[in-house]
Amino acid sequence: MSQSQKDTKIYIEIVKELRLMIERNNLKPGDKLPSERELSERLNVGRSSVREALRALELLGLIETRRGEGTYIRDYGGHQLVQLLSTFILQDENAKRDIIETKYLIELDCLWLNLHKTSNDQLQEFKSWAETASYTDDEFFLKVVRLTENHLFLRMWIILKDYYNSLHLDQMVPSKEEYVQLVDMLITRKESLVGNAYKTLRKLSKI
Amino acid sequence: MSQSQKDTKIYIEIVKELRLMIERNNLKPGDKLPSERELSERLNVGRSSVREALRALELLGLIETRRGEGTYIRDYGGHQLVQLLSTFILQDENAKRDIIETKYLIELDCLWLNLHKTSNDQLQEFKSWAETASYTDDEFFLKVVRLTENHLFLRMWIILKDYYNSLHLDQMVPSKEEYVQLVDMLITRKESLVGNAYKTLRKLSKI
DNA sequence: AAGAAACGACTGGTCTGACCACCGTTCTAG
DNA sequence: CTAGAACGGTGGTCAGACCAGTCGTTTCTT
Repeated sequence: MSQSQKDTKIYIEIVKELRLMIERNNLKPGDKLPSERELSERLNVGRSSVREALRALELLGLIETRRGEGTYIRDYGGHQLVQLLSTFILQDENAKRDIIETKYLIELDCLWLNLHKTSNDQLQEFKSWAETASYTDDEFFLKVVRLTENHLFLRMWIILKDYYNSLHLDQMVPSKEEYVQLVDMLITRKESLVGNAYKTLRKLSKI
Repeated sequence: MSQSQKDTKIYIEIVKELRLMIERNNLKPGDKLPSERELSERLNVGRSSVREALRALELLGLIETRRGEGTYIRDYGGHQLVQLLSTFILQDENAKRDIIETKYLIELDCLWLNLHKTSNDQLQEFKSWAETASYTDDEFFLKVVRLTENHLFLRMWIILKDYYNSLHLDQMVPSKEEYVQLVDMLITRKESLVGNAYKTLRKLSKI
């Protein structure tokens, strides 16, 4: 264990250590982590400290633990975390407003990115999907965000989406025409048109 | 402890129990939770299980722990949570581009929010500060983000800023005139002008 | 009597070792 | 050859020990 400052809790150090380990060994979702006992030995800490770190990461949804098998890296998605955080935190009205506001702006950002960076072919393909497939709002915008090829936005949006859904707002479901229209506007490459199409779809006046 | 299903981990049950406890007793940030030993006794579980639950909540930023004193409910801020999630998620090659791109867009979002929501008085005050005070780029935009009064953006931006700075990009330092100009454009309430002022300040062509 | 030092009770931090339940592999008895 | 027992590894949980801080009380000193 790296010279853990006296003022830093061991389990935090272990979390950092795990992160490094994942980075160094280039571990990906699905890969297995060393066992608790081995970690405890390699890092010269008690197994209970290792557990505290692992349990914390587990609650965050970053790892997954299977009794009798081991601990595995997980593809981060949000899961319980959001559930938990929302029940803990979302009482605050301001938090609610922030989430809605932020989600919308992030979606607009992603549309903007697509408008500038996504190829015509991809947009065309997206359009035919939007016209023919059946999808939810989340599925539609997941595609939008994915198209940006910006992982950060993807992660942020997924988390926001989960939060957002946990708010149980009853909202108008946009029509398929509106989705298609939005994609059409992307294809025109006109910022203002995309912005307007999004506002229409979200039934927003200003935002 | 409620009849913990065999398939549910104790520490998860404890987390739920704590949530209930907080709800029932209407505990607010700053309030103290029972000691680990007392919880362990009241819930009929081992102290280590209690610790696993508490450590997880601590990593989430929901509680705060002070040695020798006790465990307290915290004013939720995200902190380590977002920090940690980012460090786990950002270990990507494209992360660099994503960070830059995302930071800029978030900053634009915040400018946009200010342009629509911030009062003239506040903007005017901001302007005189921008004209007279001495500040770094981070300090300037921190004010911008703060003005939005959107905590989510604040958290995201702070994290992004830290990562951004760790990239050690050598960048042109904008002149004070450019900052003032940006604020001026906010005061005009014209989207396009703000956008252009930002692009100028960041020396961007398209994005 | 007032201030300082010592003490004790309590709280979190960490480690150790023990036992259980569960999984997968290997070895064995039929 | 195969069903099943045995074994070794892994997480899940607990109990108890000890350290290291905090705080309030007691006691000692001046």
